Amino acid sequence: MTGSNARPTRAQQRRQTEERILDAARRLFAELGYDRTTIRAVASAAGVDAGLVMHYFGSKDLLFAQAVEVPADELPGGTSGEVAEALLASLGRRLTGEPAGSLAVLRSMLTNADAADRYRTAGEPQLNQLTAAIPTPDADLRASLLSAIIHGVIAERYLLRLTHLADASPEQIIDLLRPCFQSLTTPPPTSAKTL
Amino acid sequence: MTGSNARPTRAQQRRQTEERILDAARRLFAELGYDRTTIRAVASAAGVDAGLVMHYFGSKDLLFAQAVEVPADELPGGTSGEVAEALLASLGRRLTGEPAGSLAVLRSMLTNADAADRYRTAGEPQLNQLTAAIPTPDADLRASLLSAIIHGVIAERYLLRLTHLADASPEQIIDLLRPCFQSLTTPPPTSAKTL
DNA sequence: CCGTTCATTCTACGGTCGTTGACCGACGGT
DNA sequence: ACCGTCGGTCAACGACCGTAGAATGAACGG
Repeated sequence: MTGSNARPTRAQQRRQTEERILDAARRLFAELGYDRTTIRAVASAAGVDAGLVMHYFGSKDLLFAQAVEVPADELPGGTSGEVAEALLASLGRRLTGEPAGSLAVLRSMLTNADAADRYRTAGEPQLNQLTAAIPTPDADLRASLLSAIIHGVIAERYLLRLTHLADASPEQIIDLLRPCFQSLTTPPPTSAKTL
Repeated sequence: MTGSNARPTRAQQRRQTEERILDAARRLFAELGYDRTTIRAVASAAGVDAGLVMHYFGSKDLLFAQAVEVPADELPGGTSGEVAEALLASLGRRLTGEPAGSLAVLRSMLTNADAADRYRTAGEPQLNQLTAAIPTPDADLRASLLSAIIHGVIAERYLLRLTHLADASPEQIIDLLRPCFQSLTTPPPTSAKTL
């Protein structure tokens, strides 16, 4: 038996190359979006030939589909207040580190129908749980607004890199957003009057 | 003098054709984004040859620049509460009708540097006024969050067409967002404790 | 009425893209 | 040691893109 790290077996080599390609694809799709990312660029970033990418993944669409992985982190049920806090925590997690996969979807969803679908179905379970937890007739609209807020913030922080949003700490952002989330997950006090 | 509508003069004809091209460009840029919109498609939609578009506008970039017009509606100064309300009113205006120009910028800004710049500079005056009106040290972050919320909502309503957001009336959306805007433009009560 | 301008079209060039298929050379089972 | 398998490269095709420039013909000014 050869030393375990001296010469990699063929299967190992293949998995390793595939992973290098997927990494490069994730990076480029997140940075440039679907259209501007070229298979040749992915291949070159991974140190291989463009033909190999086709050979392994079949097409650009399939490469994109396999590169973007959506962990879809789940939301615990509970009172509307608890759900708001869980949602804030989920946002906090997404504001630390850079999940290249979901950034790729976010970057591409406005110009690529497939990415748009992926975005929809990825957020759907969260959206449904959210809707179920909000005790008002317009729960679905409220949940959609929360989704819009979350993605707006992430897009401007990571994709557009608006300085004030990019520099802020996740805690700072979450603290400022907490009243928003609470007001959207909570029915209005029975007699509220705008001054 | 020929009848005013019998045979159009050459200048009239030109202005008319240019406007048809710009209309088609606005529609296509808003619908497909910068990359997927082709000069040939714009020309064909306007009923002219692609060469003519080049002849009139010089390049695809210049066509895009001229097609997207940013009215940049101004924000009156005032107390933070008044600014919040003015911002809500501005959002309401943008939620009725479909300003194809700004949708084109919004659709393209994630994949086109020029559109991103245009988006930044278009929102900048509003952002500055907003920052000036918020009486907290983190005013700039708060203003950025408000901007992110606004654009997130518009993007999901008009570009992604999430059903619950697309079907809702502007008033409904604004009413739900009002507490958000108020909490972001207002310093927190001196002793707030999250339960 | 003639020469010019100009709106408009046609054709074509150079480049890039996704994708294909032939080809090469090292690994691995027998 | 042989030979099929398979990771990987190379060259090319067809489509489409942005763009340039010549050609056409009708409107215009003198």
